[in-house]
Amino acid sequence: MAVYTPAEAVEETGFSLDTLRYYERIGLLERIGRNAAGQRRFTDDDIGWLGMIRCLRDTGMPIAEMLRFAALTRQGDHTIPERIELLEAHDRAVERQLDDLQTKQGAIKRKIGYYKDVLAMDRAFTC
Amino acid sequence: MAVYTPAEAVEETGFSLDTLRYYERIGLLERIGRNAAGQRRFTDDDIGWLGMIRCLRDTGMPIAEMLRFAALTRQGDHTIPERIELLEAHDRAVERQLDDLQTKQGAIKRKIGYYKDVLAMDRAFTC
DNA sequence: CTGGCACCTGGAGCATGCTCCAGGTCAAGC
DNA sequence: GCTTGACCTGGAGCATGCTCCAGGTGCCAG
Repeated sequence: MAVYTPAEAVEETGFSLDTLRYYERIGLLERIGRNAAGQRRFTDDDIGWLGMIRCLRDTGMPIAEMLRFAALTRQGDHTIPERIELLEAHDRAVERQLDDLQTKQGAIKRKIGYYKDVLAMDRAFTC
Repeated sequence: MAVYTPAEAVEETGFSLDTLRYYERIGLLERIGRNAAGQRRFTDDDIGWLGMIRCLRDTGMPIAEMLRFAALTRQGDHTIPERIELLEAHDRAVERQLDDLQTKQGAIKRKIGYYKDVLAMDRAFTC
């Protein structure tokens, strides 16, 4: 099992060191192990958990809900049904997000098309 | 051409009245017309522009960039090429957002699948 | 031995995007 | 005439999610 220095964890996860410390402070990460000098040493498990956090964060889950997920995870396997529920609810939210984004992207593309038409008209009249 | 009271504009656009006033304050909306009593009266054009704003906002465009778009729009038709550029750049950003969201949704679905497998294993051993 | 660098902690500060409030105006219904 | 309700303004406050800072420790290269 590999261990990662703070700099390596930053590299692996894409979170800034300040963000990692912040996540630990608020309890989104369990207290990270330390070496003799008190410096953090991240494990593969930590890095894996941070991967999950990144997924949830980047799909728009608020920190408060990630904290709930973290709490469930710490409470052991009997919370797996609740975790499934939480993730399925989030998955549905992501689905709505995708639909909404696509609809609105369509509108933006139409607007671009409209502007291009205006330009084409312009050329038709001035040439 | 219809006019809309503040309450009707809220209804039409889905923005709160405070948000509409805020958008006007920062110049995202041009100064909205007033009646004799100084109350706002929104036009169809205002409502249309707010629809555009909602599209851009909900697809993640920061206010600073919407302000740039608003400024271009106010400067007249000769800025249409720039507006196309801005919207096309944004469209590409939305595309990346969609891709990223889909990838991460996949990871979440796999995690849900994993949890369900754990539950199934559990049942297999305890029954 | 001495920098210099990566790291530590607790706490303050900040960027974004609203949201709320106090104090006031106007018009309409009872 | 009086209340009620929608609206006004300028300005303060807030929720989220980091980000930065001061002051200090420990380790390694030269």
